[in-house]
Amino acid sequence: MPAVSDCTEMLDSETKAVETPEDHAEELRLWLRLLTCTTLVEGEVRGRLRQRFDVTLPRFDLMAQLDKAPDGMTLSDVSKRMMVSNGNVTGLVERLVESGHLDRRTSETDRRVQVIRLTKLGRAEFRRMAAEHETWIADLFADLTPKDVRELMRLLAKTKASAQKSAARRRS
Amino acid sequence: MPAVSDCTEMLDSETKAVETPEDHAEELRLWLRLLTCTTLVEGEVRGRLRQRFDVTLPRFDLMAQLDKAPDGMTLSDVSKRMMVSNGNVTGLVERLVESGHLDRRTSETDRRVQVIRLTKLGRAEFRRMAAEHETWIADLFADLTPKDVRELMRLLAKTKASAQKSAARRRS
DNA sequence: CCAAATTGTTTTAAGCCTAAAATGTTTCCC
DNA sequence: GGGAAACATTTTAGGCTTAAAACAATTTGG
Repeated sequence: MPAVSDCTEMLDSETKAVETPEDHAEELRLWLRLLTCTTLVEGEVRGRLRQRFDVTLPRFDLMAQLDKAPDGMTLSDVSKRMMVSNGNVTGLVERLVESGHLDRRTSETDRRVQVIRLTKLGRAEFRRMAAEHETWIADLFADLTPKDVRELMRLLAKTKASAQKSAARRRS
Repeated sequence: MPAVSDCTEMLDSETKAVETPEDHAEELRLWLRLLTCTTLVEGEVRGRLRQRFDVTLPRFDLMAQLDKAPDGMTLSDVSKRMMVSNGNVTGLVERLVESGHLDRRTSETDRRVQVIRLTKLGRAEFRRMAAEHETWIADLFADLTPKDVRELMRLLAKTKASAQKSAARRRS
């Protein structure tokens, strides 16, 4: 916080500098709107995935990560990328291996590590779903101009950095 | 779609106008970034609520809805506002009634309807949590200027409208 | 008036998700 | 080499979430 703040300050009865309770209503509203947008899109995508392909969103997301990694990923990698807990990934992978979409093997160099890959079936099904998925997203964001999209990308990058910094601050 | 599109078109072998497979990679990236921001903030808030108040995020969210409605809300209202399923609300309410934070009664004019309210305890606890919650949000968004916030609000409003329109299109 | 449609809620079955503890493996470093 | 720390994963317990079906009450239209 800067030494001199724009905010008015006041002195309490014991002459100790105390901040006025700042108004963060705008940030709160922003957060709620962000959440609304995400929930809306997510719900829509979830429903369409289920109806068209009888697949859940988390499974689709996991397969999307693996599609970008032809050599496979460790469970930890997936967990970090998807920003979900380790145990969650364990369960998801279990079901996707069961259904024949994933291949799981223990790393030869480090027996702690499980490496997972899409199977041929898994990759084929994912590609089919992803193509359609992309059109859904395009449709959901259809009213945004290319400029809107660029501007949102920029501002959300800033938002992400801000939130990461705040989270790191707390963890330290 | 406008009669004359900026996109190049081509004719297929049967002379029927066919769109080139359009590139929606930008929208896709935007969606992923939006999701990342939300997941980041949500995870941070979830963790802090648990650590500081031993309360879950869904319970906090439900209480937030009720705090804005002194006369109570029906379960359907809550479900719509929170954009979650009916059954989900039933379970949440059950636990919050159990813990003494909520009061639930059947409407006198329509015996299908359940009206829920915050109890005195529920309201007091919520207010205490909400005050701190607001500072967390402010901190998470601290690097955004007031102008950034305004601009994001505007663009997300547009995003929300676009997504709602798309969802309505599909439902019809 | 009454059957049909609608509305509000709960139940069910299955899956998702988290935090924390437990387990097994590797690395570090003395 | 060997114990401690770090790491990767799984397990556990509890709660959240959804879609769909079931149930109950009200409204609607003949």
